[in-house]
Amino acid sequence: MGRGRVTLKRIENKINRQVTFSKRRSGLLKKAHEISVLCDADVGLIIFSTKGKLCEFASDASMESILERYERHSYEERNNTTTDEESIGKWTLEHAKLKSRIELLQKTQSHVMGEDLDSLSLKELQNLEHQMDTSIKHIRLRKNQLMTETISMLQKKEKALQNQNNTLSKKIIEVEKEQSQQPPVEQQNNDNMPSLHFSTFITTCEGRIDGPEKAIPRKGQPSIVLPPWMLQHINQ
Amino acid sequence: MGRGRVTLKRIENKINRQVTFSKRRSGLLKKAHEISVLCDADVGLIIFSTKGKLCEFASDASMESILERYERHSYEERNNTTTDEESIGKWTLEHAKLKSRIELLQKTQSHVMGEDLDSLSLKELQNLEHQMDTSIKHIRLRKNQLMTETISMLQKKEKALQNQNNTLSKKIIEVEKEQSQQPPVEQQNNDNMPSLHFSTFITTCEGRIDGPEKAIPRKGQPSIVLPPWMLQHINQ
DNA sequence: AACTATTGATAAAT
DNA sequence: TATTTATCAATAGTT
Repeated sequence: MGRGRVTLKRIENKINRQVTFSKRRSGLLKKAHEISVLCDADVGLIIFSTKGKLCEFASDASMESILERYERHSYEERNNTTTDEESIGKWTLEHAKLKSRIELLQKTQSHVMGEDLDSLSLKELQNLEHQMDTSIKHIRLRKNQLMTETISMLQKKEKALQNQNNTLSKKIIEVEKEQSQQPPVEQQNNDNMPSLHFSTFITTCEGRIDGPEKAIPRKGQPSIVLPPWMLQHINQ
Repeated sequence: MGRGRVTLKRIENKINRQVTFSKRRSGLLKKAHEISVLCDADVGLIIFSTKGKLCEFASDASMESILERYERHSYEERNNTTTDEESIGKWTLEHAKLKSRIELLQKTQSHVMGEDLDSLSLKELQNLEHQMDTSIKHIRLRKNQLMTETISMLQKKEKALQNQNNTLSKKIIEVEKEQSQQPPVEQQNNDNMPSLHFSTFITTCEGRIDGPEKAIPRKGQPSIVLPPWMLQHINQ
């Protein structure tokens, strides 16, 4: 279905494979759902992408109950077909396969970490170098992208903070004016620098030097001065 | 698909439902197989008909391994305290560990290949970049070392060849002198260039133009002219 | 992600 | 069930 016939073979192009996987996965899930509804069947579908991402579907009955039912069925069949020794043999084989796979992966990884290079030929070294060059280009590309994004995000935050500080400063000046027209109540502050630090300073020092206890900011105020996303940023 | 739109509702007609189930089941199995092959995905599909008949599909990895993997994803760790299956449980655990290890190694490897980078933070990307830089330095160091060694080895070989050719040329001249003092026996050659190619030329042409059969070099001579390591070099 | 030309799946009929 | 046929659905390639 689509333009051109499909050959049943692994799609080598990574992007195409990813896209096709996404499309077909949703198609498969839909069909699984349809048959379960139309035909009143219990269906369990488990899909792992190449990357190991899990995707599942289970009809009304939960996946757990379907798997349980499956175990029951296959257990009965297994008693008739495979003996215990055979299953043990299968497991041992599977185990050995996994171990050799790990060994291979580790060897490759050590090469990629610049270790254990003496076992490689000149040709292999050149290929490795080329691969590493390509990889590092990708990595730098992604890093730069991420940094650029981070910078523009920070700049936005900065602007927002500036505006907020300006607003706060103006507010304070207004409050001061009102207070100077009424009988003075030992509160005064001429600061109007539009920065986060000064804003904080104003907050903590608004009670003058009456005592260190009073210099502690109250819980209510900062939650207005510092919006959630800002706190999140600081914690990063 | 088919004549008329399908409403997503249980088919009440029993026969129709049975027929549709049969058709859709095969379609679903086919699609499950296709996505597993095309997209290199691990797929497990379990279908119970209304009557309770079981039908299953599993990609290359057995259904067992897929379900095991599924369990691992669903419940990070479960209490394997069942008494009867303790030995099996140990194996299952070991198996799961190996699989997790493989998964981790594969993920790391994909990062090192410059793929799947979107899941990494800026910090992780920077670390990766640094690691790659270090690795590639090691790789280049080793490559250069190997190249230097190869060059000096080749230079030694070249020198040895030169000496050998010179010796051979002198020998030939001596032989020619001896022959010119004795009654000529239809053998003559004035070439004395100390190169491999000319040495070979001498060998093949020593019988003059008496006939193409005689121009074929004998097996004995070249084994002296070309020592084993030299043949090895040429074959590379 | 959205579009569209094609192939593929399948409902109904046989 | 299998086959056929008329339709609708899925999707491969493209933008």
